[in-house]
Amino acid sequence: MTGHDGGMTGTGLVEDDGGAGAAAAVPTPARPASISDVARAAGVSVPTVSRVLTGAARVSPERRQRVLDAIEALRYRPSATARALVSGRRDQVAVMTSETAVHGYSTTIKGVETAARAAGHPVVISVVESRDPEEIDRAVQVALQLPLAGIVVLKFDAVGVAVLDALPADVPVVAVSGEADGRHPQVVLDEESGAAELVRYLLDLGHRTVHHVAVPPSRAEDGRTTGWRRVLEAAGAEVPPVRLADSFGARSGIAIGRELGADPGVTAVFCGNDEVAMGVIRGLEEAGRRVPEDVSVVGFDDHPLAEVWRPGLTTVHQDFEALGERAFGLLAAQLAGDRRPTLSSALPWLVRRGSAAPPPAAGQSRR
Amino acid sequence: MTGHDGGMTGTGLVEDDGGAGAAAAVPTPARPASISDVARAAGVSVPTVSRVLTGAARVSPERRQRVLDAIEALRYRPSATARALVSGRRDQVAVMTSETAVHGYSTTIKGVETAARAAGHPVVISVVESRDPEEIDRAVQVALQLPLAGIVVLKFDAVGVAVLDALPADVPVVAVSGEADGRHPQVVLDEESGAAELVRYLLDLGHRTVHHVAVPPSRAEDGRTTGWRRVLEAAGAEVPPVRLADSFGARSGIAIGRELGADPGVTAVFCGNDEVAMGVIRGLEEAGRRVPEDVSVVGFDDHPLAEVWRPGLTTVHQDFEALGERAFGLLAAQLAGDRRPTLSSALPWLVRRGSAAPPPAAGQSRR
DNA sequence: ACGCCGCGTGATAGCGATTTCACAGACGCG
DNA sequence: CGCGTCTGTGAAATCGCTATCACGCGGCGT
Repeated sequence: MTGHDGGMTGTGLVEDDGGAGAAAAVPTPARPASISDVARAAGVSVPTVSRVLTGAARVSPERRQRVLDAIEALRYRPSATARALVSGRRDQVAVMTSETAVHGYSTTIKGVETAARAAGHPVVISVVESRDPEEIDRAVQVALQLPLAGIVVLKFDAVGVAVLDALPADVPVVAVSGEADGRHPQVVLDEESGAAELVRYLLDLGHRTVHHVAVPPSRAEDGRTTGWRRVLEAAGAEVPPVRLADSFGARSGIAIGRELGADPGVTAVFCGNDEVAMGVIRGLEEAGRRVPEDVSVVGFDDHPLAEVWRPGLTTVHQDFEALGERAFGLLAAQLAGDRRPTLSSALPWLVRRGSAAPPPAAGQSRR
Repeated sequence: MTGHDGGMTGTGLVEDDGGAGAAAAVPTPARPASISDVARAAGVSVPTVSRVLTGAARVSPERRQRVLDAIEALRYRPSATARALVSGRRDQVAVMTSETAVHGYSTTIKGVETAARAAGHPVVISVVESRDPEEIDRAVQVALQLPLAGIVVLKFDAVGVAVLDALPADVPVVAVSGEADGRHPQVVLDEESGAAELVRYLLDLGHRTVHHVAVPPSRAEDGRTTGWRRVLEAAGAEVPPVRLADSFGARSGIAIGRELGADPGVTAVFCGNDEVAMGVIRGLEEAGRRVPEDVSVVGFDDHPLAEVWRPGLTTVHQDFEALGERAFGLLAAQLAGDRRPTLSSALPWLVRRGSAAPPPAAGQSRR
């Protein structure tokens, strides 16, 4: 354990090792030191070591030092497992999600992780790929066996909703995004306001109406779509049918962009997220329309590449990282005893870049 | 006792299965059922329940069924904690990384998670933000307290290298990417070949040389840079100084793109990753150069947005998800007893899209 | 002086599983 | 019919740690 003892794996070369039985010598008798080893080495009782570890009670300075020295010497590391078992205090935070590599998801997870780490909580990530009840059940089962302090469920989509339903009531849970039912503490970004602001901006630019490409929602109609519809209705503008992208990826926007490009009546498109917006722009250009000269396209989220995109993508910034941090904050509050379901909402903000402009015939009659 | 007492005396002594009625009795102490509760309910001993659970030994069909029923009725779920403590078998897989939201990282993590989940291993994610020895030590300490089966370290950058050094020798570890020292089982993507292919492609297109914008490397010079240099030298082409982007993000490429755009001698740029390439393209266009007419730009990784970008980004596809899956595979092999450090390498492949073309004055004088 | 308090400490009891280990009873075989 | 094997089962030990108790001991109020 002391390292540098010319061990077996010394020089990198793979020793032929033909018969796997050659190196018979059991190389790891070294069970890591346990609390009793420390107690013995320090000449104190086991509970005393524990007291030094947890600070639960006072220990005389002299003994405490002996214990600390022994810990150091033995490279002792308390077992979170044993600790969790006896004290009933579990510290892991599980994030249940259907996606890990998509911007909004990964960034939110990052936020949860950052906040959790700062508070000393390891984060385990549980991916549930589909709404298949069996898969959800399996995932929940696995999660519940873990030494969990609580669970953060990403409810950006329908899978999250189903997971929330499958979770027992006695484990601390925080929902992230989605419809605000009062069933759990929840953090959201006010997508409806963000979308409204965006659509209003487009209308102010002179567009008669705004088309909408939605991403897979977590409920009948998500906040972005509602905000869009609300503003259009309030303005007395026509409300075109919603087009639904079949994923959060850019690819799904391309075909839609081509179709939209074929309709000369389309001058402004509001997409459910930036990736889809990029796909739509691509499709639009393939159809011969220029952005923003012929049609304005706006996204949602403010993806890191949105500002680099040409033209810069006008969008609404959603602070996913802060969202994740707030989610953990709510979990921590619950753990600290606050049992009331809380709703924490934050406002996204409009980011104007180059992809939106007045419609072609700028001074047209507004009817 | 389960003697099927036919009579069923009304609301007999239903222990607690379903007693949805006014069951005024014990208000069900929140503690979840433990194995002894199950044993009692099934009328067998604790070890017997354990045997049913683990399948470690045979149990008579009749008892086994009773146990199964009790488990069902009590909604019993074995505690992974207690299990890990006594058996010494830990099943969590930790992924130690410096980043979670960057394409290559998040996709690799996704691969690890997918494979681990399929094998029944929960994945905990440990982020180490810097090379600060203290932070690394803290992260390692935390990780080692977890009930870990093993650790996957993402060595895409220098932090990963430092983490690998700080890890004790007695925990199963797999390194992902980076320099192939023989110290741990390791999975890599052959970046050098990928880069070589890309640069050769550019040279074949007629470019006299290729400029290079590197991303933060994990060692003195990473495979992409080496491959680039190697091909240039072999072709007797000039080897321009390497420019180093200060992050993996597109933003860092913009300024570099502008500078590059100011130098009329630049006709081809190979970027360390796609995001930086996108930034460089943006910067180049701001400087008045067109891509690919004036200068060709290629990236690396095949980011999901690379194909949507305009022009489509010519790049090298790296299968990060498979990389992560292979990493878990190596870990599983170690867990199964294979102790030899293994190196698993895979080849990335060239993806030709629109961002690379022959240089402007194709048949220009060499002067 | 007496007794009570608070303090540091070590015994002792678990936490919720898995692992011996010992032991009946069924079985096989000379 | 006697004796050695299996088989299924439960009792007891164990994992590494924290919680609870009891105890010896100075200090202090009355």
